[in-house]
Amino acid sequence: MASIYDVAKIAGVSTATVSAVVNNQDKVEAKTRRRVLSAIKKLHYQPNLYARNLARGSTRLLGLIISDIVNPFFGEVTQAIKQAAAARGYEVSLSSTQFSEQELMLAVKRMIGMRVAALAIMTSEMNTQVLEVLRSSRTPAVFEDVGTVGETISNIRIDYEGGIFKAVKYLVDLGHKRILFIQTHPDSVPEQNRLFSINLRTMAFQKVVNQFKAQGIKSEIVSFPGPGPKAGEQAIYKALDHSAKFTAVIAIADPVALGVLHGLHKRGIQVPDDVSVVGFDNSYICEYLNPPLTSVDIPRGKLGQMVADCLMSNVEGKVAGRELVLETDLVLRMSASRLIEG
Amino acid sequence: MASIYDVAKIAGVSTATVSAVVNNQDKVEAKTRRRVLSAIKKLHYQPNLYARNLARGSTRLLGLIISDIVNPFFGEVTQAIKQAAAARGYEVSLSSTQFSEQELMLAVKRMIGMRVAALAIMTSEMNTQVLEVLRSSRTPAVFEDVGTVGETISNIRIDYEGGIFKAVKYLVDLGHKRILFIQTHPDSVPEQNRLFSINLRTMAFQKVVNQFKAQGIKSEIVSFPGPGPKAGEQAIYKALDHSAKFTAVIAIADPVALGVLHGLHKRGIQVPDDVSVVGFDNSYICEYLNPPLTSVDIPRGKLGQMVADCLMSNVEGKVAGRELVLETDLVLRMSASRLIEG
DNA sequence: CGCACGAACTTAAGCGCTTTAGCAAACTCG
DNA sequence: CGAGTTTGCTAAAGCGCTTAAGTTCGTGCG
Repeated sequence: MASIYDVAKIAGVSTATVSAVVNNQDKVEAKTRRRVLSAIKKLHYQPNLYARNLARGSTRLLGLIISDIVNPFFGEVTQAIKQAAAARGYEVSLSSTQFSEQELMLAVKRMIGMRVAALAIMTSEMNTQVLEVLRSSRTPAVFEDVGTVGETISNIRIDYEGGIFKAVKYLVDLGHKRILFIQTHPDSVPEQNRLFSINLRTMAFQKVVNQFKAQGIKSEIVSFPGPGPKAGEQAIYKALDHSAKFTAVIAIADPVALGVLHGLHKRGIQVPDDVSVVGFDNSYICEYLNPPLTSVDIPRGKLGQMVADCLMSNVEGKVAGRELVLETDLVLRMSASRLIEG
Repeated sequence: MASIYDVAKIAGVSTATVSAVVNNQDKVEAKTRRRVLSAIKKLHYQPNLYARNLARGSTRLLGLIISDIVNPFFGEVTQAIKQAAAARGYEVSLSSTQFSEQELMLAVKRMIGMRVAALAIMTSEMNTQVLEVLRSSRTPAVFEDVGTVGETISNIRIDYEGGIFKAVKYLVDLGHKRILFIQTHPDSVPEQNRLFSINLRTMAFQKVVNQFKAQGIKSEIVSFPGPGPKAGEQAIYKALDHSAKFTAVIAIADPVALGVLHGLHKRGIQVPDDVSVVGFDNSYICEYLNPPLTSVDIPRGKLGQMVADCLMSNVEGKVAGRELVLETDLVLRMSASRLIEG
């Protein structure tokens, strides 16, 4: 593959001039520029990015690590971040861990190896080694929900509690007294790490229902291992078979709600007439389900913006690690309704 | 950030030795290795990947470009390719174009700049410039459905016709006589490029229904611009309002089918009693819809495997560009049923 | 004992860019 | 017209690795 030297030779100039042309610097005479460009075309020259980044010594690259590339929610967040980054002249490099801690560590090291300007980690899995590697590399980072902020580490806290409060209040106002929370977790996330992120929604639910205890609201949490819909379906069966009666369900994520809806339907239970269901994330499919799914919304656009803002300000050294809060909201659709006393 | 020199100095060895340790070569004495490793730990050394790749002169990197990161189907294909690549010691770098040709060109150039060993392009959009850049860079490439194979360019043809034939035959056997095909397209793909990939499904449908004309089967194609579900919903309204009566619908992709299902439901039309619906891609959500969606399956696992195989054999120079065919199948669920004469 | 040989390192060139300092020629202007 | 400035270019160092070739040293063997 042609190098900058080949181009320089053909064009009869120095490599510095070629470099100037390639990088759109204006100190090159039009005539010379033309010669260089035609040499580039002739040789099908494409600059070697490794050489370029090595020489530059810094990159305009943001790293983004997510858990699950199949989940559309992450896709939407990724897009939002990309956009916000592009607006500032940055690119983003994406990596997905598929919930594996090993993969996460590899991804983080790869990102550091690429000398990303900053790194966003939005995964369910997490551990202290990763945190340590990150801290010691002094790469500015932003997490979703990891809790500890540091000198170079920011955190975006999603206000699950707010969203869940709205959901529970809504259900209570509709007359529901027994609310089920359905939690699932990928098999690969070990117990002791659950406190990172994946359990936050569950904890928020517990906190919220405690506030409603005085009003006689009962709650239960059912858990099942596995990926989204499948686990949701199994979990609702488990609840149906073993739990006290309930009239409303909140699922930890939309794909889980999908499974719940499916399981209820299979058992001949009507939604929302017999049981109300509320999802989480407000994926774009919610609107198109039957019945359309009421869901707690996490504004991805704002999240992407926040992540990008956070990364950029960290890069520019404006702020040390800090914590931002992202509000959530409840989007009402058809999957929850007033309880008919029976 | 610490470089290999810093490590070498601290450990009291040369950079070559550090390099040997980092790359797990075995010609290093255990004692020396330990010294180096402790220096690495002390300095939190992470090798600079740009320097490494530049020095190596070749990468074990596959590029993958997709159109839509939000579509779970692409996510699944990505995973499959990643796995197949990992098994051969390759990593994959992902880029999404969001259906923009400009983005596609940038992505391709970026990939060439990264000197990927091979590049897979699975996008709806495509044009001759991109093809030209690719060919002249001599990067081995594999396309989904681009048609022209070249010296370094392979093609995986997905047998849409086979799948659609199965779908149409199935519907005909159920007694349907008027079949509607619903096509959508992202606004950003210009007309003259539609022959790449995005229109192949539609063309396959036309071909198939022609074979059934003798049996008195009628068909129509309705098109609407926009993203998945939204366009699907609008398209079905358009059909309902303006088209001849139909009893069965085939949608060009599952998200589109989602919109169709939704639109029909809103208009009070029962699926499958009044109208049968068949989707395309067999996304994992199909199973969980209400009713569960009968869909044409594209085996992602096999596709990922094929792509990886193809890339690898191109890299190894075993084969010049070639064309492989991926069979499709019909997965039966509940969204299509026997037509009740009325 | 002297020599060849392999093991364990080191030296240093080179990967393909960017960028700083420097330089010649062409301008400006009092 | 000459000193200073600007313009447009080149030379070459340096980014942080890998690796081929070279060096040193301990061993085995005739």
